[in-house]
Amino acid sequence: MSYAPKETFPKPLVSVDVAIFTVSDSVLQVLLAQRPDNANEPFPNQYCLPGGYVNIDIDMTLHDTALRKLYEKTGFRAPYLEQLASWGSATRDPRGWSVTQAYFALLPPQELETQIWLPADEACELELAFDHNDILQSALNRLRSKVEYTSLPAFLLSEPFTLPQLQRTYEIVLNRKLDKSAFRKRSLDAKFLTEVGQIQGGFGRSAMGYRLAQREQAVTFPRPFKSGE
Amino acid sequence: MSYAPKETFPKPLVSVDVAIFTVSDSVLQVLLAQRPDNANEPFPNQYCLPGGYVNIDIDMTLHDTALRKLYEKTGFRAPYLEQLASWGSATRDPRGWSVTQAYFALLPPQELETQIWLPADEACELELAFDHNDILQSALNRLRSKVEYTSLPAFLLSEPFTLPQLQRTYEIVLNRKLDKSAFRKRSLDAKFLTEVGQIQGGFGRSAMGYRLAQREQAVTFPRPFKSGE
DNA sequence: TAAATAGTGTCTGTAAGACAGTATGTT
DNA sequence: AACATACTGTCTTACAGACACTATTTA
Repeated sequence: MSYAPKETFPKPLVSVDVAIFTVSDSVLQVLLAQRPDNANEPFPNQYCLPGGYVNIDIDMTLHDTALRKLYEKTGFRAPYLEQLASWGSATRDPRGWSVTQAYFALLPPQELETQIWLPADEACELELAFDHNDILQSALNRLRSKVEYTSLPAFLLSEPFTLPQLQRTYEIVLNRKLDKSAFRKRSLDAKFLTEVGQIQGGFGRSAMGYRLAQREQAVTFPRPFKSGE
Repeated sequence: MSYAPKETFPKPLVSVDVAIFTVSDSVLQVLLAQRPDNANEPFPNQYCLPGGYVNIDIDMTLHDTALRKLYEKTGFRAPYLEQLASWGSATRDPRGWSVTQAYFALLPPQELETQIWLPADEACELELAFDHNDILQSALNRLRSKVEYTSLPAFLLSEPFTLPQLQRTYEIVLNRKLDKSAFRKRSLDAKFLTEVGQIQGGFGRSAMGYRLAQREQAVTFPRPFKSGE
């Protein structure tokens, strides 16, 4: 069945932008792209979050667009990927009324080669194209707040990983120390980890290795860290 | 400054849909609209969430579109309004690739007249147009989960309100009883309420009336209700 | 054996839940 | 006085934090 064409009133541009995070060199890093070196394009040469227009011929869903962008930029196909929010206004893109759907993604540690990876907090200080400073800041806020009460940082590690590694990842994202005993109790009680045998890490006692019991989503802890602050 | 027109590749349709909730007759209600009675339109006559296309001539931002829709349907200008998520795919609208940004809104008790208000759980049972069942279900999930750890239900009341009224609102949304003493301690400790004098409610002891200390956003409690369940 | 890393045990603190009790209003 | 509603107090429980302790590995 087909429908009479909607009286075509003008449509906004629709894009997807992705804040892609990883932990490397003990720092939370974010992947940036660079605007084309072309004065006919807005924000020439400036840094921005990787993204692009929805291609209605190849993307079946918005999520597909995000996955495609992620694959084009990182070669990764199945990381943690979550909708963040959208920004839409008449003025955010000088080419016209535009809407962007922002996503955020978590990747295991990368060899940071060809691509532009920057410590997340440094990236916030730059002048990013469009409203990408806002988007990046929101992504960071969302990430950090979810880290207080979910198992999200597990998606920043490659499997198998140990509890001390997981704790270090939490500490890097949150930028503060956590208590070992409390961390371990809480992680183990939440039952999102499956033991996969001892791992020897070069020095000191060997540690139990774990995998995620299910990679589909993070678990929520009964309480956030540091309840009252 | 103006830019060379982007090689115009086809754009998706962009709309906004709003799940508007209120509490009336001790039930959480959601506002529905009805698709036009016209076989040239998709889903003729079916119920749907109120919404519509972004009008790039009158809306400055996506948020404006949501506020406009809300005003058109309810006459309300400044309720609680929050982005929910977006749904975009080639198939969700038979007229073509479309993206909708869903919002959810909370209103104080209404006289439910001309409009189609339905108990939220009943509305979920209906066959709504497009993917509006998914959207409504997500909105309900988000609302109910935020109610566990925030002061959101205060936006479902008109001011001033009493703590027993607020508690009843929580109970209606969550569909379960809460302990009075715990509820009061937690609400008062969170310091989001300002006393505005006693209120006499027809029978029994009069109660302290409160207003929100700030109407901009809800507060988050140190812990959710019923931590471990 | 010393150093480094992994893991445990015990005590405390905080905020929620249970539930009984008191206070204040109307008819 | 009877009842309905508002509010408080005390005890328990769950789970995070502090921190000292034990365990296992390599050099």
